[in-house]
Amino acid sequence: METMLPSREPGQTKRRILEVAIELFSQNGYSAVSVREITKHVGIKESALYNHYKTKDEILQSIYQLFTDASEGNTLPSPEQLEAMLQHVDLQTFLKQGFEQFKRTIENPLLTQIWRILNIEQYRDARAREIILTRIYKGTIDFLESAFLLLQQNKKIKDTYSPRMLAVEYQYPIFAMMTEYLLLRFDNKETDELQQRVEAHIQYFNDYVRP
Amino acid sequence: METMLPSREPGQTKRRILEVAIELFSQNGYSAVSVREITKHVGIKESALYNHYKTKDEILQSIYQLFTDASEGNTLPSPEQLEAMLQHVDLQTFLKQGFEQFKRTIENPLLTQIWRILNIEQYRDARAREIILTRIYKGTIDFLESAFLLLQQNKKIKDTYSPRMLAVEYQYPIFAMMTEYLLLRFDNKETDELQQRVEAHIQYFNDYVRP
DNA sequence: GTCTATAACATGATAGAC
DNA sequence: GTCTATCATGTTATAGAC
Repeated sequence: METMLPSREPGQTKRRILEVAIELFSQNGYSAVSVREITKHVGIKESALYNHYKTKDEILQSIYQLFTDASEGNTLPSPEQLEAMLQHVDLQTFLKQGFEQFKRTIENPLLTQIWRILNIEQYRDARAREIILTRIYKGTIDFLESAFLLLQQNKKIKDTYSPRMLAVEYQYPIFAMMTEYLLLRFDNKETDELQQRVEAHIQYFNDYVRP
Repeated sequence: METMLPSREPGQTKRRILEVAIELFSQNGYSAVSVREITKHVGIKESALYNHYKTKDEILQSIYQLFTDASEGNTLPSPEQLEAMLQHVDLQTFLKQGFEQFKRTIENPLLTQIWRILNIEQYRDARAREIILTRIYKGTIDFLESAFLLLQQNKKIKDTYSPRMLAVEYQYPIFAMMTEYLLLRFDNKETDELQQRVEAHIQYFNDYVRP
């Protein structure tokens, strides 16, 4: 008689641990989730987890790594690509494309869960802080600044304000709406009004910088 | 020979517990801080804590209450007060006053610490979520909406956009900058540039809605 | 009423032997 | 992969001191 196939494909258990941990950490935070709870969901004994991860913290580290990899995956265009693109495209189209990118991000459950984890751990864990400040805040603003600079040089938008300031005025409301979105969705509340706000914000910004 | 005055003023220990808990929770989150750690900092035995709080959660509850009380303390003006005020005051002055209020908030260590705790606990704890969504987000936007409506009626600002939308455009960047500020300060990093951004944002908004 | 001292119990992360 | 052991943690309880 055959055994109950305890022989899963190699690497599957490790992947399952990561998935379950992301799910649980994003709801309760790293510190409030026990290894016991993770392994129960995965269907293995506590100690078996240590065959795949040296410590509980190493799981968290892997989660951060996953986010970093994904951010580099849907990589921002290079300066040359950006320049070529903005030759043919006006502000409206550029912002619309950015918005579509934004929507894909928030519709990706994995990324939103890790985003929540980063928010929860940002004070306890300097690695989360680093990702938020450098990769999310600074990275986005730097990118938009270079884009707006090019648009100003091409006379496609007003140059009353510095490109960096325009980047902040455009992006920061979107950060705040993202935060609110994550909270509303956590309670399965409606986010239609919020989506309209994002679109209205793009319209407002567009009106303001039109030359 | 006198004893080492174990007789402190009544209520002092309870207050010390709260202070220490706010300090520790704001750095590590509720779940990562042990009762042992709190009582060690206070200088009492673990079991003595339960003379003041029924559970560890009751401490957290008191912290939320403190924030709620403080929010109601520096209470927003009533609709009548607001109307009277906006008769005499232009947008620039109104926003400047709001900014001063904002600065006082972020310079109050207790409030910033509790703000951090709310951020950490927002997914694990529905009470934190409620405070952020209702008291902070909705409360602020509702207030600004009524203010901008009055300013529009007094022809002190343009009425191209709805007052609610103006409230969002004005306040959401400030929310995001507040979040960034809390992170930067946690690492004792410079926040001068951020402060300039807030002022530039107010200027930008002011220019935009000037009739 | 508030403190100390001490102990008990269930649950937590982790290590080592199998 | 499992089982077992170790040590920290939240909580309750008991007894005694001011």
